[in-house]
Amino acid sequence: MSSFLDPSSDPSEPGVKLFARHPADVARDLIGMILTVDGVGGRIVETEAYHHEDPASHTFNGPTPRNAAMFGPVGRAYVYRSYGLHWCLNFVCGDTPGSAVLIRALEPMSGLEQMRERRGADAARLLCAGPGRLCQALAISREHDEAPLDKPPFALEPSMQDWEIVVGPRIGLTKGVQTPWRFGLAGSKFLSRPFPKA
DNA sequence: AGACTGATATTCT
DNA sequence: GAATATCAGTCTA
Repeated sequence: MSSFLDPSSDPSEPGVKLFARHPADVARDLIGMILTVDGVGGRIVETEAYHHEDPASHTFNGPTPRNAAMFGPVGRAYVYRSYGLHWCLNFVCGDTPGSAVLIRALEPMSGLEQMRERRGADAARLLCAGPGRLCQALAISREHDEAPLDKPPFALEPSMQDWEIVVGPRIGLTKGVQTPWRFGLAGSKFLSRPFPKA
């Protein structure tokens, strides 16, 4: 069992120690961790937090069929379709129901050839730079919705390193723009977009 | 480089 | 009918 899991927690509800906190704290701590799906993945370099009381969150207006996973146990995936065609991967978390962290970009580390097959012959920096690209490269879709993140095909490993983290406004929103809940690995070449200057 | 456009699921008005 | 936690393609410069 991974060290970030609370050994006393119910194994059917994974990741309580990491995920049962405010989504902004979880989003920050996920930067630098290694995510793989069936062995394909890499280092998380960009995340965004969404909270139940945040107007930009899918859960702001309460439960719907789509967002059901976000009202379920923490430590599971929330996968939704974006603009009708892309998939987006979130980690359900929070100290109250209805929060999640959007995984926006990875630094590819393993399974590069599979990523290229799934996406086309992209340069490495474009394989997982953005939530839609990331899901295509890792073959994530509706079937992963509500799947536990500590069991196959998912694997999430903590990093012992101390990263420098950059913070900024979230991308693509019209509501809640001013809430600075986008987090990134400073200096990474694999971000979906650069962070605005301080 | 930046601006515009098409694709189109799900939710909300 | 309109908006959206997006991306790729195609213009214009």
